[in-house]
Amino acid sequence: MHTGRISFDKLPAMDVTALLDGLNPEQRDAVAAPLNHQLVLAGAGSGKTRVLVHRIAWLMQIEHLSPGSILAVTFTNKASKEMRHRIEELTGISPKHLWIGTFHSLAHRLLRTHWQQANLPENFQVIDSDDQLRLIKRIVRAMNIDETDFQPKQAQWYINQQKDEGLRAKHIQPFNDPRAQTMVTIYGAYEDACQRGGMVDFAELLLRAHELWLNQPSVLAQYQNRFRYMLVDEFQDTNSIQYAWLRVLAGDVIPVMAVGDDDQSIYGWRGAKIENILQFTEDFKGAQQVKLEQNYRSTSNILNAANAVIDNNPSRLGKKLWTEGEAGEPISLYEAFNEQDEARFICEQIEQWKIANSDKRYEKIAILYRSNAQSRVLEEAFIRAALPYRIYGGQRFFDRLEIKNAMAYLRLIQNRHDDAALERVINVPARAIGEKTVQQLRTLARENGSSLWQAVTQTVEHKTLTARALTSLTKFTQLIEDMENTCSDIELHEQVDHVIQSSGLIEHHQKEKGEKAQARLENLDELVTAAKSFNLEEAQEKQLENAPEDALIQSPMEAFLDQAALDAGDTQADEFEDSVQMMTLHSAKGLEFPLVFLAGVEEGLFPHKMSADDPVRLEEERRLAYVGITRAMQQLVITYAESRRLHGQEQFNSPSRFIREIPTEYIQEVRLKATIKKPVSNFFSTTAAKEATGLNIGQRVWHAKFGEGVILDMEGQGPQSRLQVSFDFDGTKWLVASYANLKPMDA
DNA sequence: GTTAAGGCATTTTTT
DNA sequence: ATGCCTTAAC
Repeated sequence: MHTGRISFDKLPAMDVTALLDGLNPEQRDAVAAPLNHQLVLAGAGSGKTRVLVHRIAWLMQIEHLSPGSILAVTFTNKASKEMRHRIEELTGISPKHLWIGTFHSLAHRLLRTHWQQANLPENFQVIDSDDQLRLIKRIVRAMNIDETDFQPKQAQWYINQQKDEGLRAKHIQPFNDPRAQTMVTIYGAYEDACQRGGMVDFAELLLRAHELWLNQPSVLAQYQNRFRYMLVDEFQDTNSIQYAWLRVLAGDVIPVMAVGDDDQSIYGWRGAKIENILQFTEDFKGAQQVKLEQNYRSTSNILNAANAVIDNNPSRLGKKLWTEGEAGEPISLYEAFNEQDEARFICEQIEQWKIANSDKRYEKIAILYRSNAQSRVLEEAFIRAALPYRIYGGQRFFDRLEIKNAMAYLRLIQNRHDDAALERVINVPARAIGEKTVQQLRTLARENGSSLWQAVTQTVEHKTLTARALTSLTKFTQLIEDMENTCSDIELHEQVDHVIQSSGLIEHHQKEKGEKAQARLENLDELVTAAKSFNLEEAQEKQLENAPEDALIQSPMEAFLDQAALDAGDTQADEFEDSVQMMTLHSAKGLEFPLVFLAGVEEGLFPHKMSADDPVRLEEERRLAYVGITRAMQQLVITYAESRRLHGQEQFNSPSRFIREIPTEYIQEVRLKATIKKPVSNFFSTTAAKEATGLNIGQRVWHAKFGEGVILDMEGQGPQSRLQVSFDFDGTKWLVASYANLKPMDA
């Protein structure tokens, strides 16, 4: 409904054309659509975020929806922040009252507000997957279940998977499957433990929020009444419970705009349901569909390559990227001798690029790879070449051991019944409360259905342990009580500082040796700094005065703990130094770079061997290739290695099928100048053996006794030639060629 | 309560 | 090759 001309009382004036200016016809369709359901299929680089931001501006300024009546969901905190920022930039309206957040943060907000209706304690704690795993580990042990058979990791995976599907332990009927029965038992015990300790894991946030809708019609009605429009970004990444939550909330009353790209769905392995896109058009009747196919990022050579690759996926909704821009350079393809050579080549290319573009920054360059293990060799080569680099991913700040320990003390001050926190720090630093004592506490807690803290106090009162243990336990409880007392009336960062000091964590890490210790101490300092700047944000927020009905009454510490659990923060420091960006293909989604290297594009590595024989997973690998290719704006360089050392084993992979799927007209092979490709000794020693045997390194062969294998190396000459073969089942062996009688195999 | 030695797996990651 | 984790020994 276009509401025509209405006075823009408080909102800055902006007319219709300004919001649609610079948008292409499809983007305009999406932005200016009536308030009905909409599915926007947005190809890579097609201005997806732009459409979302303009759409929200349109809703506020043209449709006159109040910011508080618009809900926008993203998948990462980073994306939320970006959207807020761009909305403010475009409209000048403070995005304060917009409900923009991740599924998890929105669910969390609901549960904090409606904790009673959700059957949670008011001070419930969000636990991360690390805490979750520890808790499951304890449960599995306490239940005397064989840990080798039921690994906590698997149980964790199982539980999260069930929750993602909206299933509680009581819903699951394992019938005669004993394994499933045990899993369900573990799941049920885990649920009880969480409920007792007021702990909520990530999947639980979503599940509870969903159940809140189902069990509390009045709460649901309240929000259905409040929201006039909802938007979902990265829709292809929604899992079942997220979709269900959204669908129930929307009901028949709230129009939804889903934005996504089926070709960029790369998180199926963690529960994302690409099918939700199809489901959407069925469940949200009359949804208008818009395809954004014009690309503003890459050259047409790059786009054509991407289109050709993704075209090999049979089950697609179908999209074809195009550009008004130039063809650009062909895609470079380099066959490296091994992974060292590959890394060296990339360094050389970057050095040349820098000579030709001395005014441009290194951060315009990205190296993308399938798995993190590949970064090591690249890193070494970069250090040798003295090129600046930054590796994305890896451990996040709040995931670090020392930070988690410090946070556990803070959590314990906040909530004595947080068993996960107590277990973590009761003997860190060591205070003579050993495994045996803790075990007894656990037993006692289980018998009473109480928390560990209660077990500790009870033990101390009744003196049911050795005098030695009792002294230690008393000291510990005293420590925590003292901490709370001291912290009750000081600033947040002072609280953090005090806890770090008085807990003995500083001394604990000082005693550690090696470089790590120093880094840990620095991180603890950094935590105080983080608390300081958090204080600032809090203060600012208070000044702005949130709408009262949204206000959550939380102490700064509570808010700080929540943020630490839900927003792991930016990955690493050093982000200010201009450097080449190295990351996995997964973390590259949503980013773009003028120059992109795709490294290790080999069968077995990419597509990964774990996915190679499952058509569904293979399609996802191909989508990953599509994501990788479309990150490049001007120049794409693909490299692969003839041989690669991985997990201490030499491997001979053939070039990835994804390379073959790119039409040769878009590719230019790069040969190195006069550089010697292979180490000389190896080259000569293998030549004679090759002639004598008629076989080649990397070739697959068959042996009468050992079966199939791959030739890794050869040496010697004539009948004396020896071959090193890695057999699929019998390991690696050296064989004399004239006796081995190896038969070459195809493929 | 701390350290050394052996076993074992080893894609991708956000919340 | 490496790192993580459990177990065994100081």
